[in-house]
Amino acid sequence: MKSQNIDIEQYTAIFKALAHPTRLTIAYNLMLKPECNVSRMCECLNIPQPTVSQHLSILKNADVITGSRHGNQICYKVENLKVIAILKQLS
Amino acid sequence: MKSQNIDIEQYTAIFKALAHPTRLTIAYNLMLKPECNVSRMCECLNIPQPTVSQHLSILKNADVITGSRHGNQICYKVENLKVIAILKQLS
DNA sequence: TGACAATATTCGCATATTGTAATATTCTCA
DNA sequence: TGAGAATATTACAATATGCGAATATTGTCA
Repeated sequence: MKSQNIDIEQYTAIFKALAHPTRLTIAYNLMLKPECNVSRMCECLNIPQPTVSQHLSILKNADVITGSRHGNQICYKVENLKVIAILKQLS
Repeated sequence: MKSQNIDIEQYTAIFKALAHPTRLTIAYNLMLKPECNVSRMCECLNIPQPTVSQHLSILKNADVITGSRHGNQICYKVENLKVIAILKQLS
């Protein structure tokens, strides 16, 4: 029952990050569409900005998303290939 | 940012179930190999039987695995196509 | 039926997660 | 430099989760 092939810890962290409706919605849409800044996410999700930022922080710490600052704002996107492979399977 | 296409709640439940090292190990190996009974999992994982049963219960409730009794013992396997699609991406 | 093997359930406690509110940080631009 | 926009961080209460120990359930077979 041992699985030497995959990195259980890394995938556990990824799944934990995705195991929340808001975070899964964010990650899935970032995978589909181009990058997106925080305030736009807040509008679309209708969720307070600090709450969104907290979820983004969790996703970032799990290496699910990456953020890059463009002047005043920060755009997030999904770059991790393992994450993209998973999210593409959702149907 | 709305994603009408996928069932966020269902996938959230699946990811939550997989977001634990023991449960991910169980699910991944059940995907690779044929079905497996509980006592064999306990041996392979070196984890107490009640703990394994608790994890199996969580996986079952999230519709990640299914169990079928064969006489004295219960064999579990992964049948959910959405789950299989995800687990197959792990590398 | 009784003993035993296989599995599930319950309980209590420690820890982790979530959401809200308040506040801090970073950047732009006049 | 100061105001305001965009984003992040912190603190705290409420809830959920994880684990070990004890116990219960289900099935087999003599």
